[in-house]
Amino acid sequence: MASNLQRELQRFPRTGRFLRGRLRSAMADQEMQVVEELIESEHKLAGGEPIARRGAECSSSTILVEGFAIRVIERRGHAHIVGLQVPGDFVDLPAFALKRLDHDILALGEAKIGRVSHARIRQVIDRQPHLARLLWFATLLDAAIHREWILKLEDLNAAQRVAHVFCEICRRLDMVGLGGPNGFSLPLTQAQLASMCGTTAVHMSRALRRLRDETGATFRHGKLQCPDPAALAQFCEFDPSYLYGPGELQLPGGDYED
Amino acid sequence: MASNLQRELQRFPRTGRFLRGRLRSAMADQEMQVVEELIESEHKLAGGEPIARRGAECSSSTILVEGFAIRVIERRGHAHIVGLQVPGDFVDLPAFALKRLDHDILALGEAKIGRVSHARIRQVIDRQPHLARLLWFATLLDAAIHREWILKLEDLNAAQRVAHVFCEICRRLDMVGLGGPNGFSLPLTQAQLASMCGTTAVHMSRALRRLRDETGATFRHGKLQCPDPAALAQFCEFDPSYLYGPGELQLPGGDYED
DNA sequence: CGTTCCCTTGAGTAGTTTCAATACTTGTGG
DNA sequence: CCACAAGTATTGAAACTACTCAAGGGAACG
Repeated sequence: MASNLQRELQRFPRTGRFLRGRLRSAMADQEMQVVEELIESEHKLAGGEPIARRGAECSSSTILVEGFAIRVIERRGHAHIVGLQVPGDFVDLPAFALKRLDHDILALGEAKIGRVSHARIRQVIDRQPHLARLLWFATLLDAAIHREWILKLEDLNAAQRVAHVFCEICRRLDMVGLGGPNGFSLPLTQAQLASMCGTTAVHMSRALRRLRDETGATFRHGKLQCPDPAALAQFCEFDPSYLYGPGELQLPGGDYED
Repeated sequence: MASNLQRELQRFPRTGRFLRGRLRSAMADQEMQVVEELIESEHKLAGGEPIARRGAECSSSTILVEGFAIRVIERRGHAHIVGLQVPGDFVDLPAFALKRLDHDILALGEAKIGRVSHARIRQVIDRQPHLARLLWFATLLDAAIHREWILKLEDLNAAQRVAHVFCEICRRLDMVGLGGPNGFSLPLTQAQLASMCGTTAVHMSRALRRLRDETGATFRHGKLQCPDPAALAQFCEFDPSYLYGPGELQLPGGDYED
């Protein structure tokens, strides 16, 4: 499994994580090749640099190769985080069909991205309907994650919400082969965590202390240490099925044709 | 404009509202025809009846012809509403690419739906790339609405949240030609409104009273009376651009090819 | 005409925000 | 290497918002 990942990353260094753990198993070798060749250029970004801007008419999209990105909506001068992307995510594929984005996408910490012109995506979509459906699927995953965030905000308290964020990122990193044994690096400040959880920085500090006391998970300086992931998951009643990884909602491997 | 709508509804009685006010202007006449012919059967549903079920392997999708639908996620026995659909919405198009849904879709009040087999959608997508992109666009609209709901839950208080729901539905109904002069019917209970706003039924009752006092908008027995939409919009700082209707984020009419 | 569901109101409690003060961390330049 | 500044994190106390529990009123349906 892990060696499979290594092999794929060697062949597809920029897109080897795309849909990994989800429908990558339904991709033909030729399709992986095509996706890899979509990337026209690679860039390194520093934390906070924009990947895509609200309202800009864009002619290219971006895949996140390394690092994280956040989706941000401005309101009354305050930036609100409404989404978080991990390596392998085709972060502004929506811009291809929407033409203009309703929000900003920013690098979170240092990141490496690949750019793809919309003209090339168009070609691929017109000629390879199966691959087109996979790209569509990728954007629908983001929508499913959005729905879970809505649920999280409707249903959980601050401590549970941040636990949910940790559980989700942990699972998503796992799926793309970046899961660590007991924690991972996530370069967010408490104020940013608060923004994602619909609370204040001060209250987030208290929520994190409660998490520490009750589950043993510590978040300091952008690093999560989580000795007992099961306790964390139980704390926020985390059910990962919305991520469409192996399990309940996924169809038997490769069976995407019907 | 209104007569244009009447004409289209006469020719396309089931799908004449699909993408209306958004990219319908970029649809060729032939494409509208194809979409209309996708519908294989029509059904009437009573309030609460399921349109699609979480986890079910589905071979057809649904377009909402009349009435409303809600997206629901169950948790600890409680149903949480994470989305609301209006006539013209292709409510479970995501099921086509996802194969199984992560949530339930239920009729809200009496509704009329049209069923489309996935096999037919597949045919259309494989043969008509432009139409495929429009269908993709439609699912991305839902994602944009989800993001706005996240923002709403992060940023607004209970009274503003419910005002936001009203503003959004008002605008969406307008776009599909169902806008009333000063209000509309929306068969929700206060408990359901509360669920969408991440609060309790009791608190929703108070929030609605506050809304009544401060904006003049009254919601009673599933009907919104809104003598001053501008006041309501200002109350929750509603910015409709995320709906991709005419305005900021929409490209000049019909200019979807590039 | 009564049952049921929905809405409203009150009072006490829990959770969250705000403001303010203090400490820790990191990077910069002396 | 230290001093300093800026950003980040923690804590306390008071104010506020929202939740829970409970009771009563109203509309709709059979």
